[in-house]
Parts: sequence; structure tokens; C-alpha cells
Amino acid sequence: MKSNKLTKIFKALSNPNRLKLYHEISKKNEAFFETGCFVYKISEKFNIGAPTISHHLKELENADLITTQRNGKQLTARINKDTFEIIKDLLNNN
Amino acid sequence: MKSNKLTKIFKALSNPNRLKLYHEISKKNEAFFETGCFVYKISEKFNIGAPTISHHLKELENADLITTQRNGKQLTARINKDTFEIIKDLLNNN
DNA sequence: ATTATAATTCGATAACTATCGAAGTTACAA
DNA sequence: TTGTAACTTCGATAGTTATCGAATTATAAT
Repeated sequence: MKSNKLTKIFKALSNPNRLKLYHEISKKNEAFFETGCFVYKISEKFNIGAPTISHHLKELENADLITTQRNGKQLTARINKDTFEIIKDLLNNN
Repeated sequence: MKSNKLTKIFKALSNPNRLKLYHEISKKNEAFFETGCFVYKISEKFNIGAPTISHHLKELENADLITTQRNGKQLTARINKDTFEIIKDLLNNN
């Protein structure tokens, strides 16, 4: 993997809220892979506002860690499986 | 692994120069595990000053990614094998 | 049409970080 | 003991980032 791509991934996961977001999405992803998971449901678990969630999702997307898709009023987030494969071991031993 | 420990690791590796530093140390580490590797030799490859190198090494150390040890005038850096195990796959496919 | 919900954009701000030059320290050598 | 090499500490600065509130957009429901 290219070094600048790696730093992008590390940077994206270096913020506690973003790591938690990614982790939540990855957990839901297993259960609802077909449908993805709704962002508004996840973000209830956070103590930060909607603008900040929106900002963090873009960072995760920009690092190719997730994809998002609008479904009506709601936003659906899905894990990018390629990048997930190589960092899931880190996440799952927590 | 604890989430705050993870974010510390990610943060430490989210800076290009720090990632490169870590990578260089890990490469030398295989060749010179007994002796470790000299920081002044590594830092010749960087376009940043000694104070910045020193700062970055502390960040890597603080994230338990490396250990350092003074040997006379020189500083020796060694990879922490525990943390290396779980991220080496990311580094080696570059 | 009006309202409500989910998310985004914008502008601002406080906190953090990478980097530097200058000065200081440590250890060795001449 | 003077010098020098490797490294650290300090203080400053420019750039980045996390977060917010207010306003805006998109979609759906009433």
C-alpha cells in the first residue's frame, strides 16, 4: 500500500470519535450488510453534533474506509471491505 | 486492545515523516536486532531538523511503537515487537 | 402547502501540531 | 580542557483540526 494512502487511513482513525464511528459502522455492517446502517441511529450514541458527525464521515470516506449513500432522508454507511480486512484484527481485540 | 491505545497508535503513524521513521526503524530492526539502529544514520534520509526528529521519536515511543536507548553519544531505536506484529502487514505491502 | 426529520454547508474559534532556530546537554576524542 | 557530534529543550509560529451554532438543502409525511 502506498505510504500516503496509509497515512490517510491512520489519520482518519486517529480521532477517538472517528474510530468509534468506524467501529460502530463495522459492527452494524456485519448484521445488515445488504441494507447498510443508518447514520442517524449510530450518531445517537455520540456526544457530538450532527455537523461534526457529517464532517467525520467525510474523513472516513476520503480515506476509503467507508462508503455512504443517501436513501431518502437517511444516510446509509457501509464499510469498505478491502481496507477493513487489513485493520479488523486491530479493532476486534478490544 | 483499548480504544484510546489504538487512537494513540494511529495518531503516531498519521504523520508522513513519523510513518517513514517507523518504517525505517522497522527495516533496520530486522537486520540489526541485537544492536538496534542508530537514529543519526536514519535521520540523514529526512529533510527535517534534529529537533523535529527528536519530537517524532517521542511520539512513537509514547504510542509504544518503539523503544529508545542511549549508547554513548548515539541513540538507538528498536521496534516494539508486540505492536509491530499487528501492523506489519499494512507496512509491508507498499 | 406546511411541517418535520436527517443531513450538509458555512463561518468562527479554541486547541493542537509540525517545524524551526537558538541554546543547552551528554559523551567522547584530540 | 577544548572541541565536536548526537541529541534534547525551549519558545515561537504557521498551519491544521474538532467542534459548535445558525442557516440551508433534501426528502417524506400530514
